[in-house]
Amino acid sequence: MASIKDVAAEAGLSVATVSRALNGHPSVSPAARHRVRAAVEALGYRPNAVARSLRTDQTRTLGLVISDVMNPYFTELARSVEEEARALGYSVVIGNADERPDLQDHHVTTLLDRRIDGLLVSPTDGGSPGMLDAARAGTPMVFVDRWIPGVDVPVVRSDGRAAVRDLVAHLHGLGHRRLAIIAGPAATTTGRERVDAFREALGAYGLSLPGAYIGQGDFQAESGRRATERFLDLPEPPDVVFAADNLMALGALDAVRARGLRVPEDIALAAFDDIPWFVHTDPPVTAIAQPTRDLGQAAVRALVERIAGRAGESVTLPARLVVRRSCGEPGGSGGSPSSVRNRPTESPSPVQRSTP
Amino acid sequence: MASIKDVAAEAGLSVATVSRALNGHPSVSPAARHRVRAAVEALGYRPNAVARSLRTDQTRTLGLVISDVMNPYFTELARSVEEEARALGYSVVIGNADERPDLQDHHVTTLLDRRIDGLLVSPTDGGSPGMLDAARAGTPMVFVDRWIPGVDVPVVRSDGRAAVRDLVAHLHGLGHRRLAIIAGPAATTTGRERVDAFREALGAYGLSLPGAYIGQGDFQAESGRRATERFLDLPEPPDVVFAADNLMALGALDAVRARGLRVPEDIALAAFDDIPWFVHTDPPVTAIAQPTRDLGQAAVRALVERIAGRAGESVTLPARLVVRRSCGEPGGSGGSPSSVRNRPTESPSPVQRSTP
DNA sequence: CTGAAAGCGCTTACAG
DNA sequence: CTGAAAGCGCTTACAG
Repeated sequence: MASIKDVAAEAGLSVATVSRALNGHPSVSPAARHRVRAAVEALGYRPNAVARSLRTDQTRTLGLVISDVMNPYFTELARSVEEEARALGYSVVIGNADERPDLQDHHVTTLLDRRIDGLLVSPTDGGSPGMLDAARAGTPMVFVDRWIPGVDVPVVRSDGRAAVRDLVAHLHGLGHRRLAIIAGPAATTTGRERVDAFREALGAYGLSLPGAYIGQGDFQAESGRRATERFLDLPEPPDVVFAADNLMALGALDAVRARGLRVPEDIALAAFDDIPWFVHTDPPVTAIAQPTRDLGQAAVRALVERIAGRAGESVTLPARLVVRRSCGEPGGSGGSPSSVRNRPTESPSPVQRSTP
Repeated sequence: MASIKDVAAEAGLSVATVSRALNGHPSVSPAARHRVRAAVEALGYRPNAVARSLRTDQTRTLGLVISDVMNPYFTELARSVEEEARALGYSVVIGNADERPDLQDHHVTTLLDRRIDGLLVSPTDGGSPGMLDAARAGTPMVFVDRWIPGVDVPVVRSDGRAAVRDLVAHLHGLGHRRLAIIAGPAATTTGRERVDAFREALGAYGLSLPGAYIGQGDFQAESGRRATERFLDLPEPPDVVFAADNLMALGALDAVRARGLRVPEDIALAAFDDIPWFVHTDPPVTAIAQPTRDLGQAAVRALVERIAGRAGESVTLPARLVVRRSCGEPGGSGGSPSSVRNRPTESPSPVQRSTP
């Protein structure tokens, strides 16, 4: 591959001048600029970003470590992160933790070794060694979706409390009283918060959340299946299962179908994180939708602020309830397609911004 | 950040010896090795991969440019590619083309500038300039899923011909005679091949594929919706719509539902690329499943071979038909859940391997 | 077994 | 406006 030296030779200039011409430095004569352009063209020269990074101490690359690429929510998040980063002149390298702290640490370490300029993380756990080291090492960092309490890093996430209250109101209105949840790992913030929000919302209706109605999942489909089977084996199974993410909802659907039961007649289902397929499942699934693209965008902006040495703003955006048919319908079970409510329920909570 | 110089100073050794100790070079005394370890520990030193790459001229990084991350097929492919790459000591950087040739070229260029060791591509088009330059420039390269004819690069893909024949036999057996397809872009191999295979299979039953029954899609949901609307507006709408990928099938489902029609009673639906949600859609969707993980694995292996200067084997694996209820059931329309056939149809085609 | 030195491909004060 | 030179953090023949 041609190097800057070759270009300099071809253009009859020094590498310094070539470098300046390439980087749009003002003090280069039009003639030199022109010869450089010609030489670059002739040689098909492309600057070596590795060498440049070593010299300038910046890679123009952001790292994104997400919990699970196969989860459509994170896929969409990754897409919006890449989009915003590209708009700001950055590349992004994605590391998929697959909900495994060891894999997460592997990616964080690899990314740091490659000297990314900043790191976006949705932590799989409460703070693995590699994770905490990174935060302490002073690498610009932002948490997205999930975060680690006590670490001084901006957090960009969505608050599902109001939407969960709306959901419980909806369920209560349909006559459901025995409500169960499939939780995510207690080591994650979203794993805990969604249970807390659910319990709190139940409390407002004088309902409790017994231990038997809390299934322990790991945000992946298989755990949703297992938790649902356990619910169905209970002497008094729940009326509703609320899965704390879409993959566990998929597992729940598998389990219900395997027993030959029907949703919502035999058991109702709702999920956190909305995805396009929920419109077409049998039945369409009532879900809580996050403003995923906005989150990705805000996270990148906060990170780029940090990289520039500024504060970097924490952002909390509201989630909203999307009612479909998986919890039953106002007029009783079954119901006609015409009674489908597919418009998002307006959430009263305003956009919240705060700096920790 | 501590550099190798700091480690050398701390250990009272030269940077050369530190480097050798770090890289497991045999000619380093146990004492030196020990002091290096201690110094590394004390300083929290991590080698700078950027500097190492510049010196060794290898990044231990693979580039993967895929057509669309939001397509679950490609997400799964990306996941298996990363997994296999990691097992072989490589990182992978993913570029999402979003089915746009310009974005694809952007990512190819960026990746090449960062001096990745090899490139895996599922081309969005018939060969954009950047793409062809890369192939000519001698960067080790492998095509996966889609490929560009006439370019001397190994291809790892799956052959859906036999599965499409099985699908048409299934449809014909159910009494369907007016079969339509939503094709992918003609500029892609999979866009063309799936139409060809479909037409060929229809021919075996004396059926033709009229132009009006070929919808032009772009592998994304919106195009599936539009194509389906056009089919439904035809004086003689088709009995079946075969979507050439899962996202266009989602769009087709949207269009059918928007008209208040039902699958399969009013119109049947089948799709290329199977995904977990197809089990739970209303109705479950009959689909052609690719051995996605095997493809990702084979692609990485071929690429690593190329990087090592060896040939790198092209691989073609068979796809298989998975029959569900979206095309109707043997005993007539409607049908009971007990007649669901969800086992994969065995495909007669053996694993094929060839080197172009 | 160890170290001094060159060099990977760039950028950027410094001097002219 | 231009060029010679230093240096980013490594690795690796070369000499001892």
